[in-house]
Amino acid sequence: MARPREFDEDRVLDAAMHTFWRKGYEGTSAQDLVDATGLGRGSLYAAYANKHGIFEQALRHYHKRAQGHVDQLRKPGSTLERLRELMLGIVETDLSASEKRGCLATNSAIELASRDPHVADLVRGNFDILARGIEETIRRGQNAGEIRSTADARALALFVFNAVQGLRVLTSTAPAQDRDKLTAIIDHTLRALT
Amino acid sequence: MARPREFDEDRVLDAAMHTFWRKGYEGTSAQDLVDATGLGRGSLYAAYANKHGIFEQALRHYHKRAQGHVDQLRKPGSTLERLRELMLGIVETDLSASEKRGCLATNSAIELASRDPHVADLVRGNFDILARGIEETIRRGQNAGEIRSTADARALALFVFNAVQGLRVLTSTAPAQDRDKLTAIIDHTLRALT
DNA sequence: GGAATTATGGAATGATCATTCCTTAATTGA
DNA sequence: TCAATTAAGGAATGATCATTCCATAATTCC
Repeated sequence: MARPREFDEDRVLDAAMHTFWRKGYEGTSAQDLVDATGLGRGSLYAAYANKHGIFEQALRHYHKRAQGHVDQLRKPGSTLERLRELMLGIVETDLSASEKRGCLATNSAIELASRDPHVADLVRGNFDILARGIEETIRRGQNAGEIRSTADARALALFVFNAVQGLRVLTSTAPAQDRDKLTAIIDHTLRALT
Repeated sequence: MARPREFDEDRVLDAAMHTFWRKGYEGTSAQDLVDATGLGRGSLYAAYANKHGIFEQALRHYHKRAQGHVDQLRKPGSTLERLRELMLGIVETDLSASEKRGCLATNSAIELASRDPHVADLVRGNFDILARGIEETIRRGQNAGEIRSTADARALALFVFNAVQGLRVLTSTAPAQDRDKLTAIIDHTLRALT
């Protein structure tokens, strides 16, 4: 046992995550990661083996964000209102951001998952966090009589989650003035739950 | 006026399109394009200025595919059945393909549109082709009494189109055995139209 | 047929890529 | 305090990147 690690792993992964998020996997160079994390090349490679390794850890780090959305869904009150907040928040964040980054998991699904089974697993793991949170909320809504019980909660949750992923694609090309069209999509999605 | 172009532009763009489709924009090198098209570097750059120019033309070339989906929607019979066919076809193609490429427009939206307004315009153009086709189909369904007329056809079309984009994201990570879950999403989407 | 023009394709270029190596510094156990 | 070990970070490496250049061949107009 010798020298302990000097850098704060959480901060390094956060910096790497934001870089991949902004520029994509292929669009991020080792130099970008050195600049963003402040670590030297050698340290980065000693800690994570290679670029792919850094990306994997950054994507795992991103999982914490999905949990944030789930926490928001768990707040008390109308479940339909919670789901609406979730979707509106995503649209609003993506549309108003000066730099549209969308969702790192969605981006990774499109850019890498089809060619990289390991990344596909990680992305699925991320998707599951939110999908389960939505399912839990829908179940709560069914018990409260807000959401119809004539359909399986899990199936309805996937339906809503699918709409969320669609919104992530649409917001990446939509100009800010399309906000109304996107909220109309949200309304139609929620209406299908009642 | 001197020597006319020797290569068949349609064939060159088709080859370039498939390359970008399979490997993404950043993942495609000039060498890849030379190999795929059979043209020399000089010819490629003389004809399209640079990699970005080749990509733009390849993406325009891709528009013809969207038109194919619209033609399929126009076939006679139940409009709900036509929409169902469209969505099932997308899921089936993506799930069974040995190499999941999804949709070039969707992929470009995620990889490039956020940083490249010109690509964003092109992608929006592609999206519009299918979205309008869906709208036309929904209008037809409303006239036939198959689809509820209590909602705007354009809004319903965007709702369906959004679900289609969601499916493209989900299929990129879903294993083939998830087919049932995806068809359930399709059913819930179509149910919302009645 | 001869000048002018342009497509062609491969060689050349310089930048940037991911990754490795090596020297230096810091920490630990003895 | 002295090996032993390992983090650190920048220099070095060789491959690959997008792009340009150039010599050659093909075509057209006069």
